[in-house]
Amino acid sequence: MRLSKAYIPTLKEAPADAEVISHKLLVRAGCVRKLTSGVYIYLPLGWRSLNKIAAVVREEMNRAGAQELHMPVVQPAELWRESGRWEQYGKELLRFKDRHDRESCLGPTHEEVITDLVRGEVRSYRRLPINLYQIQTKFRDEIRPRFGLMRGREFIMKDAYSFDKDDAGADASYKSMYDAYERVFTRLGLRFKAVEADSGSIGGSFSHEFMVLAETGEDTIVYCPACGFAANVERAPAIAAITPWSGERPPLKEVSTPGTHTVAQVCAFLKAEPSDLIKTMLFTADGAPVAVLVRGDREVNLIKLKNFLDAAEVEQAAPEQVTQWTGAPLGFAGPVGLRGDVRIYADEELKDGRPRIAGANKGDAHVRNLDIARDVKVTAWADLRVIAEGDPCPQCGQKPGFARGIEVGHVFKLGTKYSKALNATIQDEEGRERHIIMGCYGIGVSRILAACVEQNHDVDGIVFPPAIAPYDLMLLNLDEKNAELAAKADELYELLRNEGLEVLLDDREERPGVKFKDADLIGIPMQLVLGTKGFQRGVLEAKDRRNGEKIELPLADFAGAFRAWRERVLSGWGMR
RNA sequence: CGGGAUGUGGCUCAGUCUGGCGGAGCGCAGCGUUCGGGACGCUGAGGCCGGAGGUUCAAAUCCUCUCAUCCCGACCA
Repeated sequence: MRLSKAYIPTLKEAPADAEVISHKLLVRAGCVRKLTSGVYIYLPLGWRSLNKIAAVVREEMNRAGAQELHMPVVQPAELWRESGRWEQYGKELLRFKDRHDRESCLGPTHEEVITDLVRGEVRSYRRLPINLYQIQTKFRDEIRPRFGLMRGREFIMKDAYSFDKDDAGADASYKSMYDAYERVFTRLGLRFKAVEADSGSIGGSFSHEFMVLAETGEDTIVYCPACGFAANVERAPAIAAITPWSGERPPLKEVSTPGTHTVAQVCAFLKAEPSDLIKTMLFTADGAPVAVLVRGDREVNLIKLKNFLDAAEVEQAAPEQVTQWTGAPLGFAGPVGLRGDVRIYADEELKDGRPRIAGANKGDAHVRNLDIARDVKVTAWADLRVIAEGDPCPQCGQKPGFARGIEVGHVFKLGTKYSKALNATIQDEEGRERHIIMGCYGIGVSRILAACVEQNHDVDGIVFPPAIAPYDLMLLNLDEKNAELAAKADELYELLRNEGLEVLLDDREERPGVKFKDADLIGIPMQLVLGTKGFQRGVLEAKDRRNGEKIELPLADFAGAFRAWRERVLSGWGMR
């Protein structure tokens, strides 16, 4: 492609509405433009990269035995009613009516459609296993789209669905997808980690997330170098190292703590450590009031709470509810003296029995010497906190590490959740009717583009891994007005294309500085620079975008020298 | 949905507090000088100051409503 004719609008400045680096750079490099909140136009450059990503995904899906199909974006309400998700899914499901007043929705995911398809066709175990996938635009009306392509409302996703006759088959399908995902992300040149995950609203029995490691990731993962354990912190058990309290247990005592609303304020006022406190967090679980007790230096894990209570919806209580249940202003909630119908759940870690400080359910007051066993009517004990630095590995007890990640893939073993809801059955070897065992597997194709830039950039712009780069190579002609040089550039352009490379030739009548800046910004892995001075000396400059290393290649034996250099650039990426 | 902020040529922003001819830089068009890391000079085009209503002799500026976008908290590829 000739840059003089290409639609690649680069920008010197980042748009005001972009916050994260991938968003800024993808817009500046002319890869994407925002149409409206959470909805993006993929420009030629960005679209090429997305297709590169999709191609790798496709190859690995096909290799794993999955077959590609394409399902509709518009889906009828009846199917969603049948699965129960029309009511359950929430506002992310964009619902609308057509001209006949028929209710429809834009597909946020395709379990309903695929299950409907398969239940109509597949009656026998002999037809299984089957794995079907598509690469397609999804729409989820996110409450708050953000971070550019990272959390859009409209995005491109690869979703695959497996159907098996029994559990062992489903496990094999799961494993096969898991392995395919590892190959996909490895081939794309991403640094990633597969972690155990919560299965969320999609449902099902177990799942793994594939996380691209980046500081700007929305998720935190915990991993153990000793035993290989890796999980999303939402999911990781927090093991309490409990040392039972053997000291005194003085009686409960109320103390005045004017104006201390936060743990930090209480600690400062009473000269205590956060771990000496009990935090009383109030929630509604499917409408019912719930109090959760954790140590002052811990965070309540909402997912664990939700799973433990087996609740459909758990939300932090509104301020009015808090004041109503505690009879006190915000910041003074405690487990003693709560309104009667508030169930109290305590985190395992508090089982050490140590007397602690808690809110008094009274303005400007706390209580000291709170002994949960003695003073509080606990409904149940459970692991309800987020694992934190300093906690042992839940699997082997060694010290785990923590990292931030961007979720780019998620594999679920669904079991029979959808096959039961939609009555998708087969006959087994004995002629018995059985529900099909399902799995589903997603890859955020457009999110990978953003995650890739988050992980691969420098001060000058994007540093695309070869597998994702929109072109293999960029050829800069520094003086387009020099006819001899332009002819040489054309010759090299043809030669490189004949080598099977995708080449972007900067043949614009621009000053060299502009060309260098744009080339670095766009981030194509290999740059060849043809300038007058070098040309006179019979050389051109080759620059590795990843590390900035420049060498000169002789024009005389260009093909050979180029191949050797190209090998080096590519192996540099392979060895990361 | 709560909390915070912002809407002014294509882009980044000043001007708003204290009402009085709509500005700058970049980009764009033309001419000239430049030409290996986002050059310089001159000339020029380009605006319903997000929209509606109000106050006023006079509104980008003050008031009311509304729409949009971004950031912080509950969802997810």
